[in-house]
Amino acid sequence: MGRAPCCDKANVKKGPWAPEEDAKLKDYIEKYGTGGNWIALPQKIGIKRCGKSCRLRWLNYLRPNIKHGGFSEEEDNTICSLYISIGSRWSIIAAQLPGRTDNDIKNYWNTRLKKKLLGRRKQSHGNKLDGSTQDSKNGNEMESLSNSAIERLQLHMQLQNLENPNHSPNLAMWPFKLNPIQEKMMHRLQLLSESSNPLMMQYALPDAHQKAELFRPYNNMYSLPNNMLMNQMENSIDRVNVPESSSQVPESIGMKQPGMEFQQFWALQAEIDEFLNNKGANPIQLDQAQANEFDYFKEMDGSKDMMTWWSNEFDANSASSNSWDSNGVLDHQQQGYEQSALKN
DNA sequence: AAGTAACCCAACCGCCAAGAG
DNA sequence: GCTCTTGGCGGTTGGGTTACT
Repeated sequence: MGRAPCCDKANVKKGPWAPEEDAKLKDYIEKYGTGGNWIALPQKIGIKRCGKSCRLRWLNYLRPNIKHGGFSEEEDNTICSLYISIGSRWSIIAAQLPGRTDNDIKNYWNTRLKKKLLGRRKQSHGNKLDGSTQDSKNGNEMESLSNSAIERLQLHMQLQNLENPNHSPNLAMWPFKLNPIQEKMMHRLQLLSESSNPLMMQYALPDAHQKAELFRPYNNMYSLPNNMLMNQMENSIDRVNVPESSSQVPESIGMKQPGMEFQQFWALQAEIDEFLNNKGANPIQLDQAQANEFDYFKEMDGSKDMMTWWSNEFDANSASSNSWDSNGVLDHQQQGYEQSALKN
């Protein structure tokens, strides 16, 4: 027994909106607002539409200051960096791009940006990441990883390639210890990027300056705490036990953090942590010994700074050749700290 | 010119969380 | 604490358009 439909589907018009419907909806909302009830709105206006459909039409099309198409390079980079960090949280991504809707960004990503970044590969060709060429056991494991996760890792590796075009991706330099499944996936991605990497051709950049320009938006992505703030946060609070009033954290540690709410930030970090730990997506239950073996944090002397780095790694400063070894990471973070300090 | 494939995007669907009663 | 309603979200689809053969 499913839930009751939000409207009488038999008496509701579907499909493209007529100009008259648009005009009625727009006029009404501009005069009276939504009244806090989308479901009742179509009756008040006198149009045969589902309330949810009205809401969608308003938010995605009729609302003032909506931009359609014509995504800038900077918007591309922002979308890409956010997708790598948080996945398909389109509403959050849209919140960082004024005038853009989640639907627009989702469409743009699925139809253009993803292809632009990952290269146009026919799904029927051999380099599809569907596990079809590997042994069946691990094939199932691979399939258990979401497309989003694979895409994010793939993008990550390709961006790594851009920063270190003379070096193949080196798993030994990967900032986290990977479990066997993740390692296998990374090997496959490595083979893929070596065998065909259209991105490398597409984005061959002649000099460091252009690279820095390409990665510039990562430097301050969507008001995420900068390295200095991150270090303070990591030192000040226990990540595992996020305080209930995490929105109060910036004040409590003497920081005034603009932009993203801290609770939201912690939620995103938790998702990335979970992703990197391969919890949930991995059908294999590791026993305690195995779990300990793959406890990334353990290997970092209990520090979780590496996770911070995952989110902020695309700092233009990391274009240096050693950004993938641990010293490079530390240097990188230190640079970020110092730069932030200089700004203050 | 016609047929087909690929692309694009508006709109729909269904799930989930929050809040009201 | 439970149920129901609603808003919000991400995934998916349908159909129009464009590119290719």
